[in-house]
Amino acid sequence: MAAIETLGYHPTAAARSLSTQRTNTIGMIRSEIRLQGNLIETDPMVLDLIDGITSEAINSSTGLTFWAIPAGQREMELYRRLVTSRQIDGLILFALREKDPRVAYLQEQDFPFVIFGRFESKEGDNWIDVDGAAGIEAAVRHLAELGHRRIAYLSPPYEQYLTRLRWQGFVRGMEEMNLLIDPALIYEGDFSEKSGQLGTHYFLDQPNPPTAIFCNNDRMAFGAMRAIQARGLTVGSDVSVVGFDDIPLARYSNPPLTTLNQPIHDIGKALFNLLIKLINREPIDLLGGKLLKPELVIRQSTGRPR
Amino acid sequence: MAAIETLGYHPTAAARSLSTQRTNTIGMIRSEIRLQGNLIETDPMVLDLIDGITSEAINSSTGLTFWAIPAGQREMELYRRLVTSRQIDGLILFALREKDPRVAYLQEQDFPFVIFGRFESKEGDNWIDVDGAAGIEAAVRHLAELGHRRIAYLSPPYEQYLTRLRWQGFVRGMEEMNLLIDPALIYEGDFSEKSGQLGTHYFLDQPNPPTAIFCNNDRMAFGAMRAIQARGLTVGSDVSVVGFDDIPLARYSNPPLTTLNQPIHDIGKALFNLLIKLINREPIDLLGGKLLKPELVIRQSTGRPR
DNA sequence: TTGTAGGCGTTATCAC
DNA sequence: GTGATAACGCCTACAA
Repeated sequence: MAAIETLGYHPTAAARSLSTQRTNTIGMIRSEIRLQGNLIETDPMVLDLIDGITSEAINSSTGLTFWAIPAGQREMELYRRLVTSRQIDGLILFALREKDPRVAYLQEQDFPFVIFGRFESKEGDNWIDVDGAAGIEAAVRHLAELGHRRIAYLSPPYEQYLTRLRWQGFVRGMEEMNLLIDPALIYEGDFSEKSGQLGTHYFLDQPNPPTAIFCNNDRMAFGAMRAIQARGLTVGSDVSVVGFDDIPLARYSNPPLTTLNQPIHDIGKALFNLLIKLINREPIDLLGGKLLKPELVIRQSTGRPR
Repeated sequence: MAAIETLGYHPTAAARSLSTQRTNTIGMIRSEIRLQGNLIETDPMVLDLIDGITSEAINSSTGLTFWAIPAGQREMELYRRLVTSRQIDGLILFALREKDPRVAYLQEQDFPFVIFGRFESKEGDNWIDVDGAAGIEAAVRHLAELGHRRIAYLSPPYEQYLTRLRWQGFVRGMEEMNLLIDPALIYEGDFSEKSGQLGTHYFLDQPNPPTAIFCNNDRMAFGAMRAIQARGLTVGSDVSVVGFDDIPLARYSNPPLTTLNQPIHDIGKALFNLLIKLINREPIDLLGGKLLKPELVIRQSTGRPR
């Protein structure tokens, strides 16, 4: 021990993991998405997730390794390589798509992974999600109670799995408040500010425009507010806007954004702990995943319609 | 080869790195900072950096591993462990502090690393930085030309190395435009929106308040705008605000933020390529690092004073 | 308690 | 070229 101290000895990680079959590293892969040739930047929400995961991981001296790869052919190759070369002990997935091949592959390989979000097979116990549908329902109720009757829906990309779940919440909320869903007030966004702007201009160009817009993330909501203001309208009185995520900036926008809060930082921590249990083949106490309620944070971007 | 294909064989990463002494992984460590017990979230700028690094790293199938650790004692232990256990091939440093012990240690160990930013010993060739001082000088010139004479300075934390460099730019700009620096119009921020708010309220409470505020990042600028608006004042006419970074949200704030653009994504790519050269002991063509000019993006948060 | 052999899965070397 | 063999540095098990 004294010798270790004086020589500053540390076991070589590679040798150790060759022997123990553990790397003390978990992985996360960002699927790069391009729209019209433009790379969509990573959602700020992911940064919170990283913060949460890593701040928990340090306690077990585990690192989080990151890759970015365009979705598609090469993406699955990367997953395959990481799994078969045992470069990491487990994976954290997010932004699942419909019929996501990654889940099927990892299940088939019995490779430890957790999901931020849910997936088709509800029986898994390896996910943590926010109940987006319930959140959206609450948001619609809030808007309806303010007097809004024409509420537009700025959707996530249709390819994402959560899109279906969230849509159910919107439908439920609208039905509950006896409001009609106008197909002209639905727009598919891509989570970027730009698409929030485009969608909002589209909505406001309708013969019968909405008085409120629900946006499926805060970035699109920022774009929506910008588009509203560009037309000389006032956010919160002429058109109300609701976001989703409650990223740190949401309270500093003008006006401050009414949005659904997800405790991303804590979710990151929980996902990490869950993954470690899976890696260690320890029993998981939560059955069928874990569903958190998002909280509607009412700020000044919503108000009574004129 | 046929057998490899049919069996789906992939070399084991650990065995390979034990033999080759390469891990095909580079590292990045976030120093967690707490202020009054609150964890300061990572700056959104870092996300762009990660995006840039990883989108380049994928070409050489290299991963980026992340750790988060409170600055201080344990931090150096982590660096030591990573270096001596050869868990990574190289490191990317950012947000250097005055007399940063990390640089000294890595140099002493002859461990490959690159810096986003600069450090005291200018002779190194392992850094890429944006010339913040020149940018701030340009921002001050812009404000002075609009007619501002009382310009406040929302500083980065004093412990950071770049603070000194940026301050020089401010002084230079003020002198150049024959403006006086009022010690009452200087405030030390911590890069968070909150500190932008606090600093701005402090400025506006002065007997002789400023007509313009230069903020050393966009997040603080958002906080500043919020504080100005909370007092019923108008950003851009009553008080002008300039930021630094040009994060994606800067153009979507209200009003859109005048700020200094740093091509973070490209810097991330360049840092990665530089680090790989260092790891391979290849010759570096740039001598004494690389300094990029930030670009002043003029939007609506700056205007003529009343 | 201390010491030693075998194995983890590669890469590199050296005969052939 | 092809095939055996020695590192790479740790962990585990078994012997002394």
